[in-house]
Amino acid sequence: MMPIAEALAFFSDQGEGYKVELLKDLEEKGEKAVSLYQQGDFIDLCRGPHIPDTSWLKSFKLLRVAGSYWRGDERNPMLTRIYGTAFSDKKDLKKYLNRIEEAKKRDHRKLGKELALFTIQDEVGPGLILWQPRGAMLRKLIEDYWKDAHYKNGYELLYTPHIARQDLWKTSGHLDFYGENMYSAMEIDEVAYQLKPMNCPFHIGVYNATKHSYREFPVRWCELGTVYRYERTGALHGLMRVRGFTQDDAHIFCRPDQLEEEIFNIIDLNLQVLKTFGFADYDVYLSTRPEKYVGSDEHWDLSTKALQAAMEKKGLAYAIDPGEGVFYGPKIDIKIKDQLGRSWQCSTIQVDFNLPERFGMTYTGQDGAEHQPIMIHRALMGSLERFIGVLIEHYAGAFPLWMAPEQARILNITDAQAEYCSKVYTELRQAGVRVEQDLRNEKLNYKIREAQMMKTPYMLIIGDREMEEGTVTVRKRNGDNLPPMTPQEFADLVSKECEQGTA
RNA sequence: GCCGAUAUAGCUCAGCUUGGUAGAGCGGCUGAUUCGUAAUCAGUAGGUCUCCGGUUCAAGUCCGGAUAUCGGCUCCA
Repeated sequence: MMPIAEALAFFSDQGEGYKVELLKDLEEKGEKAVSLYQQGDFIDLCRGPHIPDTSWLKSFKLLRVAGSYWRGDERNPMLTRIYGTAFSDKKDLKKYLNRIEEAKKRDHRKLGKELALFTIQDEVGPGLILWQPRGAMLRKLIEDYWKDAHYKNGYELLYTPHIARQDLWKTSGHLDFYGENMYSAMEIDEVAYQLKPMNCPFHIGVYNATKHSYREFPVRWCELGTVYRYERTGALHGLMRVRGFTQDDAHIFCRPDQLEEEIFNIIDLNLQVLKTFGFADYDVYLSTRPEKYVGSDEHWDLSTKALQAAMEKKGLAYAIDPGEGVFYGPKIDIKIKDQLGRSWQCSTIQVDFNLPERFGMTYTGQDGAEHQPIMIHRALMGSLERFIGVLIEHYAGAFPLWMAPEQARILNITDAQAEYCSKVYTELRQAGVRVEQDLRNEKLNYKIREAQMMKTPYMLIIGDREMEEGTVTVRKRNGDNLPPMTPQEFADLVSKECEQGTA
């Protein structure tokens, strides 16, 4: 330990400006003394202690270097940060490095290419996704499930355009508060239009198209809405961070007395959706008022409390993310971790007292007077792109049967069975199985290997035996075989397994 | 956007240090083979070496710039 004044002198003698700055801050906070640690000739400021001595660090490896802003603020100069890791013995270090290697194999960008799910091309532009047939099928299956779940939970579906007059974005406040994330205007018949970064103003447009009564609340409108946001080049990352993405958006309009229950319902549906996709490990945050905001403090308080109350009723553990709310209201965020341990925000639930005001939304109350509805924005998967990215890594590309783009592949042993295979193929397609056939003149081993690498859940092997008996032999992707069965029996097995998956 | 790195055939990569007009494996195509649970054999096509400029008799290779990607930072669904 060293008194701060002494430490200040010590580090300024050495020309360590950043250390001096830290010390001055500590002094202001009322610290009297700081701890220093020494290793050979090297003496540094450190709160410590981390380990008894450096003999604990027998095995270490430097992993990467990266630039990093002084104190994490991009207005500050950039320092060079060196990442390293250390273990008490070599085996542990090796184990750790292997785990990183394994995680890299599950990287959605690598799997996306290998499994032919999606592609991003320079000619099209950075951060813009082209869905290949298999990825498009995966997405369709997710969308179908989503629409069904929303219908069952009292939502109605909307469709809205991709651009709107600039005036709309002025009214909504997006131009003022979100303008730096929006693409510049285009002119159509001398009127400025802009690409949408959010869907909310359109849903409000639908609301304002008709008169509303308190009796019809809550109104729940959902849309798979594709939005475009400017992201700085360095921020783009595969499917996780893109410039054009589709939100599984919804807006709920309700009375103040319904707010808490609606939020509770949303959380309930949210957790149900995450569970369907096999996510049990996520972090929940409550984000409070940011620096740039609209609306009264009273409204912020009220809605923050409603969010908190609903989470507590649901027994959901959460952390508070101070100042991370959107400009129009506080929010609940759920973040899911990817294979490399990076967490990605997916679900978000936001209360909004602002847009109803800006767009003059009203409903007729029991008292016959006009009132302003409360608006809730929410997305459960967040964006389909990001969610699918996380999903690919979560399952390492081996999707559960119900969302596998290709559920089964027919493999013939020789050309002699080709005709029978095509019959089975047609029969299974008619029965709703997502089946492909590989009738190439290749050895069975070769075809199995390919089907296996594409993580196809079932391989249907057909040789002379099966052809004579009118059956298929089913090989699972884990290598197990099921007893021979008829194509119809296989189709039943598939639909039963799918039902269990989404139940 | 910032710091650092990378960019060669559809994919994965070698060639660059020491300038002399491009290589492999897989995949594609053609042919042979007709085979029972993770790669049959042979032949063949395929590249303005990301783009723009500079140095040089000569640039995939050296230099500068742009773009994109990767690892971080910042920001975010």
